[in-house]
Amino acid sequence: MKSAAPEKPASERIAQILEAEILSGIIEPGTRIRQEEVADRLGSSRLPVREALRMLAASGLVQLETNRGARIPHLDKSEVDVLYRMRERLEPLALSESMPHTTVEMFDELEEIQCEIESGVNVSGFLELDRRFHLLTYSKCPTEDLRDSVARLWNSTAQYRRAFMNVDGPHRQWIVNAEHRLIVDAMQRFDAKDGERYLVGHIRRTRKELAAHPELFIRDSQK
Amino acid sequence: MKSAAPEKPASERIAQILEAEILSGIIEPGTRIRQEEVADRLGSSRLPVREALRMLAASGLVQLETNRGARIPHLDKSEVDVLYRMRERLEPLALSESMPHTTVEMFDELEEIQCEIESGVNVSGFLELDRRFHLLTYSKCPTEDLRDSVARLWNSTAQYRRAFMNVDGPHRQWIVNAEHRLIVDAMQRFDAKDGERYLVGHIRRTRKELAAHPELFIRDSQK
DNA sequence: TTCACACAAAATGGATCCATAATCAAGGGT
DNA sequence: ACCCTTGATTATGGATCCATTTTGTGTGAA
Repeated sequence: MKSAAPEKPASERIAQILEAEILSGIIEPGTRIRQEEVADRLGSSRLPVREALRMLAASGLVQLETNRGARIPHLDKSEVDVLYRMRERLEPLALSESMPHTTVEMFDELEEIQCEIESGVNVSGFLELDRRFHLLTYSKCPTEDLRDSVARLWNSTAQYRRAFMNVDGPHRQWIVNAEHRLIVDAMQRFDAKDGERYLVGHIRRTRKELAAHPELFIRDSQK
Repeated sequence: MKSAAPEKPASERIAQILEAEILSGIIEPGTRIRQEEVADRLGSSRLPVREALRMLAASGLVQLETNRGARIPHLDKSEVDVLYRMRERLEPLALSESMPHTTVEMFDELEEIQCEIESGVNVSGFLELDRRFHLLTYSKCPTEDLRDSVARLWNSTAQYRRAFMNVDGPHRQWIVNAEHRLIVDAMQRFDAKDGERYLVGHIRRTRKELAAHPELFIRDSQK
């Protein structure tokens, strides 16, 4: 079988679609996801949907409760704060581990992404590019568990970055650009310490800016 | 329905059984787990087994490959090293976050566990008690994602702690005891910095001892 | 008017059956 | 003798159907 229809994965397709819909905000936080609804919307049985939901739960995108279905979790202020502190500790490690295996193609792509960011994009465009930028800097990390953990943290906090960008706008976009440039420069110099330093500052600043907007976490009374 | 047979969860039962079997070493690393075999061994259909395997994959205990089933992962030396570095960064945060919410009952239980460790136990007993000890020190951390991440790291590295204890034995058990005592003392003083310091030392020392035994990671040629 | 109980509708968890891809063995060709 | 190919076996992925739990509604009484 050389032509070999790769017989695309399977329920992963549904997981990817749902992931995109959640990250892009089409499915809003707090929404309950009904298996049957997703099933015939995407033209399949409920079973692959169940497996997809389990994958998404493993990715931190949905929360499963027995006999009560899947739901996009609502996090409060302190939980998001801790998730950001986790990022401050884990992502520098991912960057250091990835750094020795960088390639020129990777730097080209980073340059391309950063230029696109600086060319001016809307909120959704920035969020997508920013995610690609950072995950790309970690992509050469040989330990899959570390890459997965970082991705999980990005997934869990995605909706709050979006909410923040919507209220605060890109009025200090130059800071993000400077930090990104400094991180790339440290990587090109293979200076792990410097890279970790700039990266910690980048995440820590975002955490504090988020904490300054408690209205993002107000929600109408729920257990 | 007040009497209400709580109708215990469902496929979680299978997940718990498999988790215990993997952590205790009954199912050895590298083993392929066949759904059908587990299904009629535990008296159920294959479907709950599939969901259980997804849960275990999320916990870092098994690895899933499309159309190729589930398998207990074999990690190499450098991967375990990175997992330990992740522990060095995340667990101190979990300890700090848990510290403000400690209770006297918790300290009683920690004291009880530590005394049992010091009374002399075999390898399996120590591993079980050590796990309970540390996870208990993190148990009051309000952020579920952080607790889960830490648990995942413990799961992924469990088999290597076991292998190490089997070859090296408890010949320097007093160090572990001293570190445990220091950690508890820092918690009782609500000194997060001190707690993190001792905990980092504890994990870092273990990482280095593991790295000194590369024979634990030798395996007979496999992709 | 409000709370409580009961019943109905819907959604999830589980079991059985079918389709498809991967694995293993045997046979033929070089 | 060794490697490749081809077929049979096995195991996983998916679909349909049934049981149980949850939830929402409506009616009744305090």
